[in-house]
Amino acid sequence: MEDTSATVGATRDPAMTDVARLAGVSHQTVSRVLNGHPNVREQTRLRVRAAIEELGYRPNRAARALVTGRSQLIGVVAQNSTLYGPTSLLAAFELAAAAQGFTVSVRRVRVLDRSSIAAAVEHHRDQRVAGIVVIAPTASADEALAEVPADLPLVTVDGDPKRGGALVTVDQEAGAFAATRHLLDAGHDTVWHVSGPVDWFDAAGRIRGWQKALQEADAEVPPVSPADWSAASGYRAGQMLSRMPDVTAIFAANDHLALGILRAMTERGRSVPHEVSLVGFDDVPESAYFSTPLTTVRPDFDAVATETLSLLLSRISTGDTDPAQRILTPTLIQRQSVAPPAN
Amino acid sequence: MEDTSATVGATRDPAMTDVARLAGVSHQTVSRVLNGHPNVREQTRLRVRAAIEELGYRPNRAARALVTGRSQLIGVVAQNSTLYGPTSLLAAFELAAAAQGFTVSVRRVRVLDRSSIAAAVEHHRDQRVAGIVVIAPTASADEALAEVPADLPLVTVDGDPKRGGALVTVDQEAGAFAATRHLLDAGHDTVWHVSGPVDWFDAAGRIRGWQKALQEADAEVPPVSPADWSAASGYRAGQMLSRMPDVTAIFAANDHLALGILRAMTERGRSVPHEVSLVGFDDVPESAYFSTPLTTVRPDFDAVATETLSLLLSRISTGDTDPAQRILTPTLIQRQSVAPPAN
DNA sequence: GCGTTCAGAGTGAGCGCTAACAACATGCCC
DNA sequence: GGGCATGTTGTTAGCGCTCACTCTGAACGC
Repeated sequence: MEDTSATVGATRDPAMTDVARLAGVSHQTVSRVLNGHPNVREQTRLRVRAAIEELGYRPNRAARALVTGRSQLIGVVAQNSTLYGPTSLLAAFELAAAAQGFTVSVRRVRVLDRSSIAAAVEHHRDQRVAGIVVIAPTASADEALAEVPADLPLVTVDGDPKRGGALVTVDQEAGAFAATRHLLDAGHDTVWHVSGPVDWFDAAGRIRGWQKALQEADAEVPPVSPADWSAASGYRAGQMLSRMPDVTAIFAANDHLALGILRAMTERGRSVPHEVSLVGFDDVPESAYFSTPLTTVRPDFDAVATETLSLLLSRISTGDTDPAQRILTPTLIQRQSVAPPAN
Repeated sequence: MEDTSATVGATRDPAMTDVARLAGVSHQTVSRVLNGHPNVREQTRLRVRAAIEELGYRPNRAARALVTGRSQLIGVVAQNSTLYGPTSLLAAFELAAAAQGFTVSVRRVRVLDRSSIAAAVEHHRDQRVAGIVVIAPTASADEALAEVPADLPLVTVDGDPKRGGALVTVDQEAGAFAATRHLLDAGHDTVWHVSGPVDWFDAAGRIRGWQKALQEADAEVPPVSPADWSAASGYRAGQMLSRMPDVTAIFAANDHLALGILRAMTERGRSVPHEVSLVGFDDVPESAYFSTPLTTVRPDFDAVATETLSLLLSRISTGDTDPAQRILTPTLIQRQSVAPPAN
C-alpha cells in the first residue's frame, strides 16, 4: 500500500472528508452511511464502507456530541466500597450498557454525603452525559438527589422507594419477611435481628420486613442489634447474642454479618444450626461454604442492573420524568443454617 | 414528540459568548480565564467569573475535545467479575482518577479473550480517551494486548511481568514465598498448594513462589491442586486433601479457596490449625472471621491503583512508551490458621 | 406534453471551543 | 520623541461533525 497515505505517523486521523474524497462522494453521504440513513444507494454505501475500512476511519465522537448536543455516555455515581451488592450491580450494569452501545463513566464518592454526591452529579453534567444512575442507598444520598435539577434523566438504585422519581431496587422488606418467616416456620418463638447501618434504606427495609413477620405471627419483637455491613461488626453483635440463652434464631442483614455471627457463636460453643439458627442476605458466592452453609436471601443483581438500564434508556429517549419504580423480589435460598429449636 | 420538559428552560445552555457578552469582553478572554492563562487583568478575571456564576455557565467538553484533540477521559478494560482483588483495585483507581480531574470510563468484557479485549480497547479509542488501563490477568488478555497499536498510553495491571510495556502488579511470587516459608517455619515438612486458574498470571506467580520456597528448603514439592478462584472449587480441592493424612499444611491461592478448604476440613473432622495449617491470599475483610481466622497475604490494592494512575498520567503527559514496571510487595498477615504440625 | 413526486445525492452553516495572530495601550530605554 | 518590549484584549479560522436546505434526474399521472 504505497499510496497517498505514505507520509509517516504525524498526520492527523482521517476525517469524514477524507473518506468522502476516497469514495468519491460528499461528506454528507458518508455521514448518512454512518448513521444508517435511508436514501443511499446500495452501491454508494458499499463504496463508502470500503473507504472507511481502507483509511481506518473512526468517527469523532466529540464532534458529533458537539453538534447534536447528545452523547452516548451514561454517568454512574457510586460509593467507594467493595460491598458485594453494589459491586455486582455495577458490574452487571456496565456490561448491559456496553451491549447497548453506551459508555459508562463511573464517579466514586468517598462518602455518601450531600456535597460529594452533588459534586459527582455536577461532574457528569459537565460531561454532558445522556443520563445518570445514582446508587443512593442512604438517606443522605437521597437528600442530595432532591436538590438535583430534574432536567436530566436520572435513575436511582437502592434509594428510598418513598421518594418520587425513577427508582429500581430490591424488595428488602419481602426478602426479610421471607427470611424471618422461614425461621418462625422452623419452630422458633421469635427471631433476633442484626441490622445494617440504619441510615441505609436496605437496612431499614430489612428491619421492617423482619418486624412485620414477627408481628403477623404474634411473636415478640426483640431489640435490633445494630451493626454496619462488615463481618467484624457481625462478630461483635454475635458476641452479645451468643451470651443470651434464649436467642435461638437470628436474621442477619447480610451474609458477612452472618459470618461474623457464626464465628462468635462457634467461639462460645453454640452450634449453628442446632442451638442457633441463622439466615443471611445477599447470597455471596462464599456463603455456601461457611462453616455452616448459610441459608440466605438472594437478590437478582443482574435483573436490577438491566431494569435500571432499560428504565434510564426509556427516559433518555422519551424525555419522561414522572415517577417510575421497579421493585424486584428476592428469593430465599435454603441451606443448612436453619433447624428447629433444640428444646 | 412533545417537548414538555419539566423546567421552562427551553433556551439552550449558555455558551462562552453569552458569558463574554455579559462580562463585556470577548469570548477568548473567557476562555483564558477558564484555562487559567496569565495575562488577564485581575479585574477582568473577576468580571468574567461573576458572569459565569450568574449564568450557571459550564464549558462544553465536547467542543474543547474537538478542538484540542484531547480528552480528560481514561478508559478501563476489566473483566466481568466480582473478585475481590480486581474490584478493590478498580474502585481505588476510579477514586484516584477522579481526584486528578479525570473521568473514568469502564468497559467490562464477559470473557478475557482476544476479540473481546480488542473490541473494548477499540471502543475506548473511538472515544478518544487520553489513556487506557487494562486489567489483564490472563495469558489470553495479554496476547490480545500485543496486537494493540502502541500509539496510545496504555498501562496493564496484573499482567505478565515478562511482557514489555507499562505494567503495575503485585509481587505474587514474593507473597506466595512468604506464605509458604511461614508454614515451613512453623515446622511443616512440606506445604500443599491449591492454585487459582493456571492461565492467570497471579496464579502462576503464586505457584512459582510456593515452589521456590519449598525448593530452597529442600522440601518435597507436592502436586498442585488446581482450582478456580471460588470457594466452591476450594471446597472440592479440600475434599481431596482432607483424605490425605500426610497433608498438614496448605497454601491456598486466595482467601475464598481457603474458605472452601476450611469447610472441607471441618466436614472431615480435621481441625484447622491443629491438624492442618492454612494460609490464604488477598486478605478479604471477612477472612479474620472465618471459623478459624485466616493467616493470609495482603496486597495493597490502593497502592496498585495509585501507581497505575501515576504511571498512566506520566505517559499521557510525556508520551513515553518505553517499558516501565512497578511491582508491589504484599505483606503477610498472621492470624490463627497456622500452627506447628500435630506429631 | 407538463407538472409532480421522490430517491439520491450535494452545499453551506454552525455547534462551542482553542490556537494563532493582530491590535492596542503602556512603560521604558536611549 | 522614536523604537521596542510587555501586558492585555480582540479577531479570525478552523476542529469534524449533523442539520436544514438545495439540486438533479427519473418515474409517474393526467
